[in-house]
Amino acid sequence: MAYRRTEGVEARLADNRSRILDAARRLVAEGGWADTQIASVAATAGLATGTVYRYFASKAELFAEVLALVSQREVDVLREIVQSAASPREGLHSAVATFVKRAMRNRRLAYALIAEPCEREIDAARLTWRHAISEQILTLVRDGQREGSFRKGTRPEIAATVIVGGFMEALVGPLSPFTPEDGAEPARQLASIQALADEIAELCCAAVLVKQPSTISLLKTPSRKPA
Amino acid sequence: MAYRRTEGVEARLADNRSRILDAARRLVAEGGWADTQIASVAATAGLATGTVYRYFASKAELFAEVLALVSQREVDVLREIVQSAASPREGLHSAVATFVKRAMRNRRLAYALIAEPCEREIDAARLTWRHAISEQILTLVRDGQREGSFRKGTRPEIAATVIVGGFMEALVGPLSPFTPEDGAEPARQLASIQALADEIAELCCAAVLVKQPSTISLLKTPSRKPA
DNA sequence: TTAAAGAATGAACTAGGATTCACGCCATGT
DNA sequence: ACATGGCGTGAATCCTAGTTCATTCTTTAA
Repeated sequence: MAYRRTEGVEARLADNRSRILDAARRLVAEGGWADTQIASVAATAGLATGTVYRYFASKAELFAEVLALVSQREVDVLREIVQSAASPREGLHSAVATFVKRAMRNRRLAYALIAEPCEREIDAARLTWRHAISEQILTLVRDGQREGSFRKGTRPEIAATVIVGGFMEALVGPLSPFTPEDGAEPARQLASIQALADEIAELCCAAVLVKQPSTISLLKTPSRKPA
Repeated sequence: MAYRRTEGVEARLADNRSRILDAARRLVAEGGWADTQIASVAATAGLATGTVYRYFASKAELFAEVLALVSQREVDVLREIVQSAASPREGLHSAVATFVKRAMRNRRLAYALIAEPCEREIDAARLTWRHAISEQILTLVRDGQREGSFRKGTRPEIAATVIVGGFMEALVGPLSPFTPEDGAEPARQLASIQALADEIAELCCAAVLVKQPSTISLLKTPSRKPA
């Protein structure tokens, strides 16, 4: 026996790994996928190109993990909202609005993750992520249908997908780096982001809500099946 | 003077050009973008690789044109529906349902055009196309808001985008080549496509319709501005 | 029939970034 | 101190599909 990873080394390795991920994320958040090559990731992380390959089998794998990291955070935020929602309706509105606002707070990164043209393999990883988000929305839709505030005609899976597609697509324009920055003063900018979020969320809610607001649903509520 | 394109040559050239486009479309419709290289397009068209470049400046340009051709057809179909719609509500439902059904009729191609991971440049061309589709939906939304059957709270541009994103995303799953083919007998398949189209269209309509169905809108209708 | 000009060809070239790997350095434990 | 083996390095290699272009084949009009 002559070599065994000690705690210190273990720590350094872990640190390198996360430095690489971090560098990749930062580069994407700045310039998108286009000019984010392994070489520059390595340089940004303060390591040699080859070193990256000691931690990730391929470029695709590295970027898939970046995607996963960032996305997981969003999924977590959504899950939190879904779980603590006062009602499906409120939960859905809040989930969508929150997603939109968070995306707008970090436009460049969000654009890269959601819409920017990119290599096949990265693009493929997006699908998984969207699916995870869709799962959260799906929970809300199911709850809402069970509870009676959402229409029952449509399969919840489909409704969830339409909603996710809807708010994502609505973000593409505003997120696009080609859309000029809103030159207004910060307060106004915030307000307009809030307005956008509300509008999108409202549309998503309307898509699934029962058409007659309160009265009817009140009438119908008591007919719960007795377990 | 010693050479001048005659009609016959002119025709052959045009024919070559369209053969190339056709080959490209066919290959994409069969195997997606992944294995559609210039070389195989040329071979399929019965021409040499280099010949393709006498007609198209680059791969990107060729595929952009393929995209444009196919998409234009869809946009035209939508425009037709939009123009001849009995009402915005009916028009929107019909537009979405028709789009969905047409896509499902040609799954592989639709998947490639809508969702399949592909090269940056092709992907970029998609955005333009989506925008064109969005324009058609936008018209409907504007009409509906003016007429009073659609809610006025949201900017029509945003509503249109959400709708387009919604039905496109809802298609991704069903279109995906990884989703197993529906093994049912043709009649049943058609029925289930019809059902899907209706569900999606219903969701899209609900997103923009005023919440109280008929009565209220009847009350409000007369208040048209006098030119 | 023939010279001039175009069109078609496809093998060779290119680019550009991902990936490799032989080497030197550092950490481990005796 | 030293033998062992992992870690970091980055220039060199590879790869793949798009693109080029010198050459050959066709068409035109005299």
